[in-house]
Amino acid sequence: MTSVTSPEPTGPLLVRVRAVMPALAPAEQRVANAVLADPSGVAAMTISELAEVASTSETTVIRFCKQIGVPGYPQLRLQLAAQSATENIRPEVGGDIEPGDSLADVVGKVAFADERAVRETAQQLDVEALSKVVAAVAKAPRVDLYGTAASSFVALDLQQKLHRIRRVAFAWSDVHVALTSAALLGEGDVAIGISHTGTTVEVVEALEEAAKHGATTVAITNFPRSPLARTADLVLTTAARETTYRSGAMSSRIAQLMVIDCLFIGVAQSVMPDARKALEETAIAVRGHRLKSSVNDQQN
Amino acid sequence: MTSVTSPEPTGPLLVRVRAVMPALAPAEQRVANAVLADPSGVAAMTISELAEVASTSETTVIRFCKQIGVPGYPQLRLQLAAQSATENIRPEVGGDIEPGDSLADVVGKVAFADERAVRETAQQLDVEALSKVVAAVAKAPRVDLYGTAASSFVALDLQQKLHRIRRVAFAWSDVHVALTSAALLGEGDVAIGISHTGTTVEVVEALEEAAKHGATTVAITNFPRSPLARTADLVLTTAARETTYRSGAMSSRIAQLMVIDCLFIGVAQSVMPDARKALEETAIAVRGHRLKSSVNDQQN
DNA sequence: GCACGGTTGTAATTCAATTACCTGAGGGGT
DNA sequence: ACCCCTCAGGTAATTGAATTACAACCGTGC
Repeated sequence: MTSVTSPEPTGPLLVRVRAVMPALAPAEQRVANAVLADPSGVAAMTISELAEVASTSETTVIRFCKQIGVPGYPQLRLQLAAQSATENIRPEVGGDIEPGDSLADVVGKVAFADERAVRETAQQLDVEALSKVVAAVAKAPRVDLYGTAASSFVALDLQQKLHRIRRVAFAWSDVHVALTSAALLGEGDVAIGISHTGTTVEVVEALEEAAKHGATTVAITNFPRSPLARTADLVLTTAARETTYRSGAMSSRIAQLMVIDCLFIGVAQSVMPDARKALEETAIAVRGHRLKSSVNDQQN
Repeated sequence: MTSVTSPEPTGPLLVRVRAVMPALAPAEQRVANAVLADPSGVAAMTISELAEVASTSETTVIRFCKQIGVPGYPQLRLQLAAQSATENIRPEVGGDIEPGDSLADVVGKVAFADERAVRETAQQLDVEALSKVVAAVAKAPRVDLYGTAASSFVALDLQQKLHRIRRVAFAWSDVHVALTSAALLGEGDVAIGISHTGTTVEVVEALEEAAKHGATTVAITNFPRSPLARTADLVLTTAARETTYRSGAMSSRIAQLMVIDCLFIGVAQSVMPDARKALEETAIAVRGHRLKSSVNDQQN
């Protein structure tokens, strides 16, 4: 129902490149890889040189520029130069986790990847879209959340948070139940689908069903061109880079959680006269389950 | 007709421009002024536009480039872009979220808090203790995970991850079930209790029960002096600072996830000849549930 | 097997950047 | 005062990069 989200995401260039990658044609992906492999190097190349490096034609390079929302090649060079200039300030701990890494290495790499996922997600997050989602959720009689596997925990987390501020929300991970639930939604309700790749059939189907019944649909995914994103009225993109070894949905999940936290706080702010107070009250409810010896009084 | 000017100065571009200024011809000085006045603006101009702004010709602009030691105009643009990008690096955000904050503020603050939680948790994480936990989990016939509310999702996440590498793990959030399960543990088994405050009765009790039956007990908590930490054989501490407004277990949960990711990878490394391969295989299992349009093949 | 949509490259074209060359203004030296 | 030399500054031609128009190609579904 709501306005179609802008086709071109904003935010740091390289983040955007990674996000659009899967939706690109093979030759364009070669260009993308060349750019990601050596951003500052590419900034120094002419279009013909880059075409050469990516074993393709100048035309494809131009097309690649348009795909990632840059009007022309010179502009790409500029942005690349600007970007890599800022990158070099804080060095990358970089590299994927190797089988032989020590535990200390693992901790360092995981922490770095998570930090980066959070930072980049925040940078590129479409606040406009987020505020539309907040508004929709705030006045929705009911909110459905769809997610499978690791994303199901994210859905559950949001469900629980929304409950704490008296919003009606349901997190479904079972396909059939999710579809039935989606069919019961109506105008004004909100359906949120969560999937890192944006290609999980179950989630896409549930969201389609929800849309069919007039609900506002929201996608939380890493890939703005994915089927899930195309299905949704509003898209919130994360910016995580999963690698094979840590494929178990690690930083992607962290990024998703950050997004839903922002969403939650936004809703809390707009729904409650003083959300702080409401949260304190629910905290009091679980106080009986706390042991002494800690000044702190928050949950879990 | 080159090398007329003295020693080629190096260093930041704009500094160089200022330094050479007095030695320039009037028309070139006008160019220099335009550049100094709006570096990033100039980076966006073509040579003709800059010539226009400096009320001179393209030729003079080129001459200016050579004067300051830059081979051509495109290179000047690149350096200008890079330079001005480094100038404005984001300031620290800090502070708790206020009821009146805009969504953009919220996003910035949440991201900052999460980043910090991850960084600080990694810094203070006891790798020695972690490696003991890894060893225990790696050879445990069975692993029990206890967590309530938000921490229960963390427990579920770890359960699911361990399953993917064929470790037997159970996440319990129901008090009674957790206690019964704990009572069935034995020597060699591992029980992990997750609680931000470390004061959740249910989790502490379950861990005590597990200890009574000879299991190795592990606490994941923010507070090393908490009841939970005192109960456990091994303690992994997080370093999140929750505040009232964002009390819904936000960065604490992120920090916990980071810890369990490290734990998981450690276990994966020590258990499997090649964990990477095993993970790829499980990824293939869900491939049928993926839609096309994505070259990418990771889960959720 | 054929039509279609999407991908890619070739060739033509446009436009930015660079160079070659010209003009005119000052500034001695005779 | 005149001439010549130098050098700032610009015009116009040239080069080469970037872009667009178009055509060939390939897999896919009917």
